[in-house]
Amino acid sequence: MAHEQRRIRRTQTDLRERLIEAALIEFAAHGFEGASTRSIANYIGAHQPQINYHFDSKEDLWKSSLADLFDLLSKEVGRAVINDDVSDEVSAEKFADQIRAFIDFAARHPELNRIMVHESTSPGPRLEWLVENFVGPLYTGLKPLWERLQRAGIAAPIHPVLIHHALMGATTLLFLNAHELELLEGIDATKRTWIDRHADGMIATFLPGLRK
Amino acid sequence: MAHEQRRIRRTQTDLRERLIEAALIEFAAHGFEGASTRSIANYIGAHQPQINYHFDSKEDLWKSSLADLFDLLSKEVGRAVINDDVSDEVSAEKFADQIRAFIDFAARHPELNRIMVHESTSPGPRLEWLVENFVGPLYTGLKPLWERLQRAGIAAPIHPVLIHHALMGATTLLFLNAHELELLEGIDATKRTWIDRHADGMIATFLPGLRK
DNA sequence: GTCTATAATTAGATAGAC
DNA sequence: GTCTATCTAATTATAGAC
Repeated sequence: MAHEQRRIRRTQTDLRERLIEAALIEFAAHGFEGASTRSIANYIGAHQPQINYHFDSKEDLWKSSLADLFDLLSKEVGRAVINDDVSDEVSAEKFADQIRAFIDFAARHPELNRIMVHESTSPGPRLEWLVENFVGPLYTGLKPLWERLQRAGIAAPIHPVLIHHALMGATTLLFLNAHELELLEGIDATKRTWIDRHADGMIATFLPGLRK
Repeated sequence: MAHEQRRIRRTQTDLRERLIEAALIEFAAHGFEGASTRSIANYIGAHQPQINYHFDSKEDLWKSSLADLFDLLSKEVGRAVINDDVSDEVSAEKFADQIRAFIDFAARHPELNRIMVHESTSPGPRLEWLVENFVGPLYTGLKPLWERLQRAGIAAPIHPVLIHHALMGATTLLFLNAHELELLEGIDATKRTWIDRHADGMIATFLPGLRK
């Protein structure tokens, strides 16, 4: 009886986040319009109307899923910002660590960048919501730090307005297109070895003035 | 009468390629599953069944559209390959020109990279078709050239297996996400000034050993 | 070749029994 | 909270008149 209750309560409280996990995978694979609420529910053995019970709408499910994932990102990586208390060298080292952590995150959660590119291909309320709540702060934080690292002779000669997309593209397309590399080389880019190689290359290329 | 016939013939022969132009825009904006054949036909003032008259299916329309666009790409940019008759320096300069031409193409035809990322987020027959026919040859051509330029001390320290996605991501995400930058900075990245700045930065960053 | 009508399927959301 | 049944709307593809 106690066991039965515990099992039921666990299922009830967990269903919302299990739906979110499934939603991230389906939205990442097929985009918002291409992913069906039926397939999301089926993914975890639930029924389609349960989505409309736990969320207001498909769009509410999508927003809840992305808020969760961006929260996880900021916990694991943080945001690139200027710290005036430390030298340019130390700032660059901290930034390099963040690039490494971000690449690691992108490899383990390819859903984030996949959903981002699905949405960014056309204007609309979902893209505006993403930019306003999550992309904007990241973009705004990076620009002055990059300018400082350029003045210090550490950062590559990329315009501060363009560095966000150049760096994001260079670091994440590999994992976003992991299925493609699998077909091309039979390689799993999310293996530790390739993640580390990729991070080494990106840091050396974008921060060529960083001391080894 | 002659005018009438000419008008009709023009419409007939042009409709197929006008449908392809509309299809590229709609597939790029919403993905294969998210784009509807109705909206594609409406885009040029045609009716939905005309697509099934001029093409076998939605998938046939998609393939025809991408074959057209990749043909245009190879005409304008070509493919990065080793030429043993010229020095490392000259090879690097030619490769830099190709990067510049590719960035220009990506800015003027964002549909290509948008469709690529839509498809690469999940395995399937369309991705396999793209890799087999178009991405594979580009990937295979770049790798040995990159190795040569690294031995010559010109190319950045990025692993040859990873350079394709690093370079593609760095160069194209800016235009793929042009709507995002528009929201972030109010900037049109497809303006000549930004295209050139971007190309300068990418060449200097990925080929730091290239003489100015 | 074009265009109307429609067939066959699937989508997100809701009602109501349990 | 769950699950079956169902509603309305939208999808790709086809039939057939012109």
